[in-house]
Amino acid sequence: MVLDAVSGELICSNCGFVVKDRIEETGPEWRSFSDDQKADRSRTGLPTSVAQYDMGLSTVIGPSGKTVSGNMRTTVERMRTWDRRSQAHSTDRNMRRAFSELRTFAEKLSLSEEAVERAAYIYRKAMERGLVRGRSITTIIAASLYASVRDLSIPRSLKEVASVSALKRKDLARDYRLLVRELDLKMPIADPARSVPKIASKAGVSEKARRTAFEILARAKEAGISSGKDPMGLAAAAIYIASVLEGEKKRQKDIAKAAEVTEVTIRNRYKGLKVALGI
DNA sequence: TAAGATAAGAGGGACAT
DNA sequence: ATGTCAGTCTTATCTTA
Repeated sequence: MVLDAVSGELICSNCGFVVKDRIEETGPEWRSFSDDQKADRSRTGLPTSVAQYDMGLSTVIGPSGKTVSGNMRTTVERMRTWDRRSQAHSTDRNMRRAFSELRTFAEKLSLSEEAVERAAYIYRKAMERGLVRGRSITTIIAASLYASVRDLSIPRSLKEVASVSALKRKDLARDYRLLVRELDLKMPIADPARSVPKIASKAGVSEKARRTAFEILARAKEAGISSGKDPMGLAAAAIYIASVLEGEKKRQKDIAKAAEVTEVTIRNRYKGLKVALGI
């Protein structure tokens, strides 16, 4: 039994059985922040509200006019100082806000510190390349997070990331591709087998059937019908077939729901697998 | 009721113009 | 850059066992 700190799943090291999916909290060792970040966090507090964020940035306070005098003067002076500072540190502010969002999203997806750090790294790169300019922080940070999980082969779908970040799948996908293209990210191809434990445990499929599903996917790979297909759909179909083969038939509907694909997709993959593997 | 079939529409990659 | 093409996935609806 091993805790996969990366994907946030408690997994049997032998069979891949997911004992508990989406573990919320297991102690400080894999969900603790470094001292630096702790400091950052406590200083930042709750996620910066949109209303608060732009104060002092969107409006530049000009040189003091003649109309300002008396004790108003010191106030204006102070405001101007703040103004300058916040501009000088606008990158910091941007980062802080971005990372604050990142934490929120990662938390909702039960992602490990490693995934968060990878995402933060990618986001920094994106900033350096000026990819954030003209786009929202949210969309780039979410895309960075998705890129991070893809890079680490953690089974989280575009759909899931889009949902926790309140983005449309389409927009997230576009910015993810932007990152991959502009930053020359080398992503491992998504392996359907990675998604099997997750789907299987959600759908309540036995260990035996999971292993069968793994075999089906391995053979599908051999047969070369895996490329270009949605890995989730492929994994879902394999699990469906496995459940039938093992005599514990689940409904396509339930597996579709667990994998977040449609029944039709399962049927299409299922059809292909059937002919390719002679089942 | 579950599963198969069919059709229309969206979004993106490959490739040509 | 822009357009076309083939392939995938989604939603919706109808049919079949």
